[in-house]
Amino acid sequence: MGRLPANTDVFAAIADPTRRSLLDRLREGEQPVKELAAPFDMSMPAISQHLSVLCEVGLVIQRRVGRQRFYRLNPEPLKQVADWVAYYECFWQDKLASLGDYLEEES
Amino acid sequence: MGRLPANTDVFAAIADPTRRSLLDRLREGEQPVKELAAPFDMSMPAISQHLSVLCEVGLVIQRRVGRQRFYRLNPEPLKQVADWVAYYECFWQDKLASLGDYLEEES
DNA sequence: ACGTCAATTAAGCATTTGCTTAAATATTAC
DNA sequence: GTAATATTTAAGCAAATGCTTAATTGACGT
Repeated sequence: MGRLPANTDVFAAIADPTRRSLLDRLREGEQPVKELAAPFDMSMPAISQHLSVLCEVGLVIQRRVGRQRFYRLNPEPLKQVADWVAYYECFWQDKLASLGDYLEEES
Repeated sequence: MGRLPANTDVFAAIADPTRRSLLDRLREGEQPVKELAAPFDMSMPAISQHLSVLCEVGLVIQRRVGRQRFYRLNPEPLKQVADWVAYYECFWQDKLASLGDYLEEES
């Protein structure tokens, strides 16, 4: 099988911390690339490539205004991640539950 | 910065579909490597290496019994993923909410 | 038309990844 | 002890990743 390329798989797309940071910043609203790239100690092309990956997995949508490119968040593909992780949340709850039982027994 | 190596970062660890599959299978309970590896069309060393990565990020715990190595799930590091995704769930709810408003207006 | 600004694309490179086969390490069975 | 079983470690390799600099595209101002 092998690992799916980052531009076709959400899990691979969010594996990169820079890409997660970009998404985090986009939660504040639509932004042009220059503004988006500002806080990163990285060349503009690097950011552009990251945005391109995010675009290809659908986590981000591009809008052109003059010579600027605005990017905005499209969190829907993250549902795939949320759904997968959800299967494991019950394990924490189980753990909390058994901790609860334990505490109850103690008291 | 650069991408963190898969054996030190949960997000990178779950980026690989084989690794996610292994975790999924471990939800059914603790299992020895051979049993765990059976459904995969992949060499044993490959599986061993994946398990090693999962072990290093703490998603899995190893227990030795005779010549077998049992692996069991330790989902806690996934909380990091769940917490991160949680920030985005409100966006879906917002979307659902506005869809709700729309439907209400229509009726 | 020309230069500038915003951003992408192209080309190249070091590193990491995920796999393979072959060799090593333990543990059990005979 | 020797052989078989369960698993890891080592070595090597093709492909992918994340970056860089240089070149390109497109839109705006003068």
